[in-house]
Amino acid sequence: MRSIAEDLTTRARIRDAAIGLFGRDGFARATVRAVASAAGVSPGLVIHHFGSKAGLRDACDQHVLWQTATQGREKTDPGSTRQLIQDYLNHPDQYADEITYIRRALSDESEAGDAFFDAVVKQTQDIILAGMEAGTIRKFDDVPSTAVVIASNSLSILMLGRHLSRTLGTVGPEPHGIGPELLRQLTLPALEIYTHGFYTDARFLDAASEAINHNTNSGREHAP
Amino acid sequence: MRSIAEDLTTRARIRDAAIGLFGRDGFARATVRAVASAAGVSPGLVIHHFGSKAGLRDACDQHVLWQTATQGREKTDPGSTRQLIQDYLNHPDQYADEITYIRRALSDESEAGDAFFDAVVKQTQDIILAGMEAGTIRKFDDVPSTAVVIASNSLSILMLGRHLSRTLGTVGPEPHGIGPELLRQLTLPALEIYTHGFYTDARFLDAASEAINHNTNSGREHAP
DNA sequence: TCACACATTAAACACTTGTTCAATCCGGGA
DNA sequence: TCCCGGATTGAACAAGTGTTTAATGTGTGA
Repeated sequence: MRSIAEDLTTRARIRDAAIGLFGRDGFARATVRAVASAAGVSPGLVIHHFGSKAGLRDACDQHVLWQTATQGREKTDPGSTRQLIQDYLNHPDQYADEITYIRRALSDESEAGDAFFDAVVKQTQDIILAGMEAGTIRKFDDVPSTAVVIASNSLSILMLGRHLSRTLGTVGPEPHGIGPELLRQLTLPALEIYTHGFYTDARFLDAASEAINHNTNSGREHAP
Repeated sequence: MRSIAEDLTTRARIRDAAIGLFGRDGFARATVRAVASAAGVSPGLVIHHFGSKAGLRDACDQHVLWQTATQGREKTDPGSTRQLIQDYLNHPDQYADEITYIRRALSDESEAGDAFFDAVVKQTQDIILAGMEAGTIRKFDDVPSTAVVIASNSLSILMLGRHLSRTLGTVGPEPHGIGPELLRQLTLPALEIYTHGFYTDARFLDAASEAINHNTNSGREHAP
């Protein structure tokens, strides 16, 4: 957890302002002048400290993505990704900029975003393997693909958070963004599916399994 | 299904070129000159036909998003969204531009993207209600939230497709992008979870249910 | 006190952007 | 045939972009 940070070095102030603007407006729309203005400095100083706008982006990637990606990997205890996301989403005011920045990095083509996604998938796979051994998670044939599915489902809350809070119409203090209210509303339905399943029987699964493993490549009975 | 389209009107050629460039590079990065060059016309003609770059974007939204969103709503038969996505993802060469455009519209703040997401959620909700009545889908207390969760999970394949194909390393003819190979690899794990669940028992569900319905707002036992 | 290195700025530069405008091209009615 | 309206273009414009540069402040060690 980072400190409230008032006496930051100028370089750090510029970086934090850039994280906020890059996440909110995207790398192309956010201008160097806007970053400088948000940090209370001149545009030239931004270039002086980071070499170029791309260098500034690299510094932001380093600060937000690589740090969290590797910090997650240090904790060998499975479930650290879960707690990382929990930490993020339970303190929306503190981490809002980081959340939106990660979303942008996962959307745009970004090497750091790729590393972050890979880290999340790896953590998920470790969780699944440990859970399968402990007996809390069902045994899956294709663990890597299952981990990708689970990670993708988890990250979808982050990617589509704006739409989720919009359609569900959370009545919390913050109308937009991903917050605790939204999570509380989605946790039970998600766990319901993860616990008892979505379908009542294996009809769709058997049909898809037979369609895929045997003949044509047109998997017509795909899940919604 | 659209025709192969060689004898298109110039306006349509510009629009299609813009759909491709807006989807691939984003609205801000894609320039009017690049669109004009891709369509084989001059930059001035783009403005002449669409008034402005924003007008061009509106025309693209109209063509890709509103059309599919409303076209989905016309078919009362539940499952049309599924078939729409299936149609899209089974003809990647034909619909690749539309797919990336929809992804961009869902990421960026776009009124048309909002409408598309709402349409998908509504379709999903109709599917769930029909399935609950037919007995093929389990009965859920909070159907709207469940529909949002299912729709979000489905769209995550679209949002994170680049990462999915990258980490799973599909060996198909197209190394990148969302294609039939990727879908085939993800269908069975997803249906496995949707059929038999992810956890072995209701431990996490009960814990989360008690934590949310009773006391503190810190849902510590959240799914991954 | 004095340099010296660094932080910082205002102004300018080169370039790209979206858009405008006058000038052409061209096909189809009178 | 002539003419006219729309399609189309090349050149230009004004604004905004990232970056450079010379100058100025500013604190620190000798």
